[in-house]
Amino acid sequence: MSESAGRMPERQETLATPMRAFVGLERIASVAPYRFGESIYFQDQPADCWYSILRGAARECAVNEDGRRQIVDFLLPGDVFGFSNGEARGLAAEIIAEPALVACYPRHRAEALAEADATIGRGIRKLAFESIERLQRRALLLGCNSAMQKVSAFLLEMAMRCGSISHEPIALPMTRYDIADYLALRVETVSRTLSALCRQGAIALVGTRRVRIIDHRRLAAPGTKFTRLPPAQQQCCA
Amino acid sequence: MSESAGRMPERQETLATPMRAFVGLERIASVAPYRFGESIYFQDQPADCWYSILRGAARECAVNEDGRRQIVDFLLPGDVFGFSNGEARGLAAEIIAEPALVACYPRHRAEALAEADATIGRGIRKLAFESIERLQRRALLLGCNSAMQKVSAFLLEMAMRCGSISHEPIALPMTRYDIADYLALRVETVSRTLSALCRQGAIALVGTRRVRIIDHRRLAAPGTKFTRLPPAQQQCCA
DNA sequence: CGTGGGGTTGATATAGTTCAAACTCTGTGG
DNA sequence: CCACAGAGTTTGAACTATATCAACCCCACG
Repeated sequence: MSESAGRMPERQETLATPMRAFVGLERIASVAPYRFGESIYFQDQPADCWYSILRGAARECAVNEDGRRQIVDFLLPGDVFGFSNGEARGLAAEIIAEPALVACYPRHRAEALAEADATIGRGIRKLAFESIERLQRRALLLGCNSAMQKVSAFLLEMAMRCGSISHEPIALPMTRYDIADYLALRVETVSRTLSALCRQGAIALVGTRRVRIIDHRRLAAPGTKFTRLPPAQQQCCA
Repeated sequence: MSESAGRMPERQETLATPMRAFVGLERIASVAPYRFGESIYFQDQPADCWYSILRGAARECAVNEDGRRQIVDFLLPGDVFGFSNGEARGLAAEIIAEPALVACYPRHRAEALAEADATIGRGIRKLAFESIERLQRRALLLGCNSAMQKVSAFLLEMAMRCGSISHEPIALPMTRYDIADYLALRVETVSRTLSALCRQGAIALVGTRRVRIIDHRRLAAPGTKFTRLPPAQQQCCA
């Protein structure tokens, strides 16, 4: 890995605030450190626990028969995940940025608490609804038809979720491969599109894993085109 | 519309079982009939209620700045939806098959009930988790890279959700345009792909709005190719 | 009988995949 | 210390699946 092998850039280093990380369930949480590449749970494993990322980042993904990996969600500090009715999960969760700290909430105990304490119950519903909204946004993102729109929407989403201050560069804890699997594109396309955005002056790449968003408008604009070869009039990014 | 303008084919005519339709919340539900094309709620409207489809079908969709419509979810009898934390929804819900019957659960009263009655609280969590799983399956579906895979996965999902008996034709309550917007494809591509599946003998079209799945395996196979023009050796469907 | 929405099919253009190569950075081992 | 390997990233050239544009059919409905 070209940039600090899976180590989380500083902007992400903040621990999730206790409030976001499951009010009232602290007492049944078991917190564990994870290393880069470790799995929090596996595909087709029983869904006994809910989880939340306290530090680091993870991906929720599936590998289908033809070996292609699909990433359904990136999980950042504060995100709660692993909700399921079924006995087995269809997805695996893996750490992509260390040092990572993950809280685990045994499902039956959590459900019992939710039923005993109305506040906790409400909190859990709220978190589940957050998952739903994140997944809906993701569906909208995947529904974009051009690579340009997908990558732009992805950058804006990451900026929003990282709570970045307007012109601070946002940290991407994932590789280009991860982004490609998330957007249902090829690595090459992701790379080319980022380069194009850079040439157009919409973003600036700080190293490979940080992006400074320069022109929010242009990113949000639907008509943004690829423009494979602009006759080199705008200066490229550093 | 070529086939009975938005009228739901019979297989869908069953009312959602009371159990699936929100145990215990019947007393605060207001049930209303809807007609084809009517909106249950609008994009950017406050999210005061949860809903469930009792009869008919609906789509949850967004229209973005460039006028393109994206369908995030198809809603069939028994599906509960409209969950949100935010004040405003990002999505609209519209009836696509009549006669439709929709139950509406005022959010604050429903939340109060959930907090007062543990069983109801658990029921709501379960429904929210169902939403999550449906959206995750959808993300996986959209992550497919070929039109063939998308359409195949869509048909299998519809078959599953309609609870169809193996060789009974499944009813598609939506138009080709809806399917296209759901899969992030063009109508023409959806149509061509269905025709191709038909030529290959994987499915049979019964009219335009019913599909009999003949070869489950072939649909599920990842390697399925488009084969634009097989030299007309297999007989086409009726 | 004409109109319009939905559906299918064909021809062409193009965005994105695929294959290939080179570069950077990190870590490892002589 | 240098050589080397490997993962991640970028760029180029060719190919191909899908979008796009256009024509047509079918049926329901006024």
